[in-house]
Amino acid sequence: MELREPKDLDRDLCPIVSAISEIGDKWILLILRESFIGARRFDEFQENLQVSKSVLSNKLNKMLELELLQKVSYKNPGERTRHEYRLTRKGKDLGKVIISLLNWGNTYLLEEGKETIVITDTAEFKPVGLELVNSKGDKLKLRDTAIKVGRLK
Amino acid sequence: MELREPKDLDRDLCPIVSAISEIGDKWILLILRESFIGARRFDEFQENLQVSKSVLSNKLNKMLELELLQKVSYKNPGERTRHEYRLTRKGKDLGKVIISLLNWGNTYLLEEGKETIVITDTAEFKPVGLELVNSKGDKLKLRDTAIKVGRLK
DNA sequence: CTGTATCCTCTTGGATACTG
DNA sequence: CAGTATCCAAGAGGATACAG
Repeated sequence: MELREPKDLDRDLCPIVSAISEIGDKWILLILRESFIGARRFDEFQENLQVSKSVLSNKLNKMLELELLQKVSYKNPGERTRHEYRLTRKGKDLGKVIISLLNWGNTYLLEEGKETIVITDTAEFKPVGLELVNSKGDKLKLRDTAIKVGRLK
Repeated sequence: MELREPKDLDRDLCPIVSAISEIGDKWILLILRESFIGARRFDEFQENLQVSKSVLSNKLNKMLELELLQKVSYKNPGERTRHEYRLTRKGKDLGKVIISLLNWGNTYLLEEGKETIVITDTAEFKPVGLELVNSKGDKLKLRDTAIKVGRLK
């Protein structure tokens, strides 16, 4: 892989821009949060997010298009067939984005002594963090990183 | 620290919401990206982002208020005094958010064979990743995590 | 319950002109 | 160069009504 300095990067083609244009939207981020917490039905999202139905409808459809969510049909005995919105692999892989946002919010935006959401491990239920690792899996600090431009694979 | 299930979380007070309301904005995220790449002056941001001056002015002021950026005066010999926008600690700590967005974008949104931004280590200049770690520093998988509600410290 | 369509308002962003 | 002020157009979001 060949790398160079980002002086003359074509910024419109940067994947951060693409990522932001897909999920850099308040409602989409909030729907993702609800999905990670476990919401799956239209009215669950609406109830939890206090959003109008038209906006919710638009955003859910957009997220289906982007393949962040998929619509899955299911049927409970005695009920009619329903469908629910589940995270796709692409959507689940936003977990680290959500966690990084959450951890930053807990550090800088949380009022002292207030309750908050925490992501924990399932062994001891203590908060988990995110660490930078190099290609060998060793941890490193942000200051030991560089921004480059290149072609992956 | 006492933790419970997130069933009855007051979602308006969730730090993900606070985080999103501070930085869940296309322009703010893009200004952050430029700052991480190294931009500091008004016209650098404007040139690189192709944004109107009025919007840029508004967003920069908002970011000063939020203390994501700080305005620093400096003077080169023979020039008049200038000032530049630098990331604060709070702003720099968004590094992991930006990197998680970038890595996700490189995985799911990048066209094959196309150039992109990559964050590398400074030793071998190979791409870095983000790993979940528990309180002891051991790595773990997303599926070995849980979402809880509680009071930190 | 799970949506879509319509209307109406408020906000966002671009263009332009102006200032130190 | 480094912004601010003003005006205008387009889009986002809420409320409401309607449909399968």
